[in-house]
Amino acid sequence: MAPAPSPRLRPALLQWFDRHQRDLPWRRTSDPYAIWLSEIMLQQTQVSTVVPYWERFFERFPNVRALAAAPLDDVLGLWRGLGYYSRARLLHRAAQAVVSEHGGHFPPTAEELRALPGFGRYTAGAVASIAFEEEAPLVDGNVARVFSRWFAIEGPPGDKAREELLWRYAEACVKGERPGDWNQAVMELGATVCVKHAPLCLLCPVSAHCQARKEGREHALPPARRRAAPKEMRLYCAVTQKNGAVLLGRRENKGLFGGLWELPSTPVLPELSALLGTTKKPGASLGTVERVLTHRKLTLELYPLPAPKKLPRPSAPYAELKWQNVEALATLGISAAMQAALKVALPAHGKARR
DNA sequence: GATCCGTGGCG
DNA sequence: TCGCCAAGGAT
Repeated sequence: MAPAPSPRLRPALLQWFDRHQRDLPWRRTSDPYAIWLSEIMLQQTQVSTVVPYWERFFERFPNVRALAAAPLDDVLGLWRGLGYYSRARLLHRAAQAVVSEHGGHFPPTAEELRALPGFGRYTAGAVASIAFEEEAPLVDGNVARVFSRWFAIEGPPGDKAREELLWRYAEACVKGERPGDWNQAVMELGATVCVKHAPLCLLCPVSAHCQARKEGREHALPPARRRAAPKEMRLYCAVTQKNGAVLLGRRENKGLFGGLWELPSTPVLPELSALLGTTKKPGASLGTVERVLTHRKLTLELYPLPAPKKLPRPSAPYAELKWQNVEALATLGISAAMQAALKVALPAHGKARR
């Protein structure tokens, strides 16, 4: 078991949290649905990005039953631009499981929540502690950074022994009054004071308890992780129009951009015509759009193709091919990368919307 | 268990 | 410009 922190740490941090926490919409409620939605959106995503998405989503789907009853297409339409789209698909599946298996009510323990789609160790602990006041530990990027400084924990992010140690500290620390606020307070400190670069130790309410600061190593902990360079990926996209509509494909519900709509695309240019069920050849390139994803440097190259007389049956990676009205492009589930490509492909449309 | 999965902000 | 990063989970 990890050594217990100083008994003065908890009240000092909670008092700071009470005074300095940011006013966020999901902090004005104890509704587990609202809190869960925020936790999924916040995965690998900054608060300022999430707020408008959360508000739109919560207004459209105000409870778990409304979400469960919605078509996945509508869910992805509201998620568009937020990234990591499997989160939205799992969110939808979890909502349906809550309705079908739990009568529309979230189970109140981390252990039970963990069985739902999209609930990992972190999210289960977050919802259990914040919505249900269970003394459930959690470790996210903020907690890992804060703890690595408080307790001078060595090792790079991803190191297995380090991760386990962090969870043991989290378990030891969360026990006591207000476990949900405690977890949020540690994350809030990490997000606003104990930041990666240039931590604001002079503003920190618990700097006296920080081992890294005692040793003058707050800038050195935690060590940076190494990342592999993104791999290049080039996709050739078909720009095909007919009567004010654009031919789009909806990807299968897996992998990159799973479930989203896009210009039919293939990594092999000569296969583009077959994808649309035509023997006509693409015209001259209309241009390219580049986007850097976590593991890929994505290049989309746009080619005009004449409309086929009849749409073929969709083939992998597409589950559906459909003529979509240009107006629908504003709300369909479309990745940010493909939205940028569509602006190039349909400049008149892009200008009309501005 | 290593890899995959988006996006926008920032130094 | 560019690498790094942010309230992770699934496979």
